[in-house]
Amino acid sequence: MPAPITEAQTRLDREALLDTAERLFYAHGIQAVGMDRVREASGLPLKRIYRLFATKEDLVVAVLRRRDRRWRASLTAYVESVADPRERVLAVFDWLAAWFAEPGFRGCAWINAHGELGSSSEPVLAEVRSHKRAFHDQLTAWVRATGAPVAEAVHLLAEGAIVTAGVHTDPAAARHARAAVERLLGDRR
Amino acid sequence: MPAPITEAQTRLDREALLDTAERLFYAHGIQAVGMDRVREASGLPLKRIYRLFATKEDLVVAVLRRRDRRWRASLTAYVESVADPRERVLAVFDWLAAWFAEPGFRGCAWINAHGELGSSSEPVLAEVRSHKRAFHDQLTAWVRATGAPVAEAVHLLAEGAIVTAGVHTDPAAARHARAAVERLLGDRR
DNA sequence: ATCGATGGAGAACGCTCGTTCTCGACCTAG
DNA sequence: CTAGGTCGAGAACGAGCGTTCTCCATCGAT
Repeated sequence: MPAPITEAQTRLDREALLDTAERLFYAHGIQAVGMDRVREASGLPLKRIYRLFATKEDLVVAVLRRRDRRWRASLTAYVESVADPRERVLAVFDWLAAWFAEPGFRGCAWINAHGELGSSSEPVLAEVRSHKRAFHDQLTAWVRATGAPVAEAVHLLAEGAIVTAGVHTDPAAARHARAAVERLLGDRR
Repeated sequence: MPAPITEAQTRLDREALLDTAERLFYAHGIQAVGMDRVREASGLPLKRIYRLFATKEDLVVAVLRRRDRRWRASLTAYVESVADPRERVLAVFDWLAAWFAEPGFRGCAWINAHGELGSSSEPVLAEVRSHKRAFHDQLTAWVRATGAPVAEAVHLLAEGAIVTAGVHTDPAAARHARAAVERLLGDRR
């Protein structure tokens, strides 16, 4: 075999491609970013891109999946560094507040993808639902540990804060949600 | 002047066009529905469509604006038919539950539009924000009438229920939100 | 009856998209 | 050194988009 294509290089290119695609898709929307724009920004030849991901849809799903892994890992690391169960739940909303305040914050990537492709791409829809369910389950476990039967309420407050912050590009929603959760968990202590 | 084009006919065509466009945009997404599909489904010549709305963007904004008027009017009529302030706020979530259970429910049209066009169309973004702000303000007024300082919490619960029901096509979110609001407003009575 | 403006039907335009193909350069195995 | 496979660069393709234009039938005013 003549020209080499190491497996290590493949992994590197794959990650670089996902980095580029995630940044562009999140900033401008998925449908608004063509594959040629991804090629230009990533520096990878179109041919290689299509060998890494057979279709744009595959690329989109891979972007969402990796982002889900990282997003939830970051949240979990932050939240579980807190010991007290009640404070843990409140820490979720501190983490959300920091996320909303990041430069370039443009709402929830999964909600945005759902609005764009939820009705035309089954794999994307499945990925969105999978992410939302995982977030719900993770959050529910933390809330249950406090003993208060308010898991669904806390989850809806979190989702409401995420979508509201996204639409108005305003981190205030995280503060409001946090205050409501404090009330639900009981004011004392 | 030879051929007639009455103002009454213009209004009729306009409404029929908005009906068709709203139905198609909501069911399949805005970007997924071309103007030719709108023409075919509405039965109106393309020429007339473009005389009624100079661009697709104008049509989209008009669809969202009329839907906003109807959506909030329907909500208000339902809620204000209830006398007691506390029951009024709970009625919001009964109305949401009925909406979520409608056949063809595919989430919040404004959140979906935001995901599709929020980063590429300033007029659409403005329309989405206007709708969300109006809903927030209306809801806040109803909650304030109960005397409980939980307006922001109730609003976030409503938004969370809307987005969650949209993603999972599951009306259960309305029940969970309603239960949380009952708790926030005080269990007694 | 004739003229001229208008409206409808749909072709056409220019562009962009996702995806594939062409082709020349290069590298390695023999 | 040669041969053959692979790769990168970018052209090409077919489809679909939003929008505009062409053309003819139609109708009111004269």
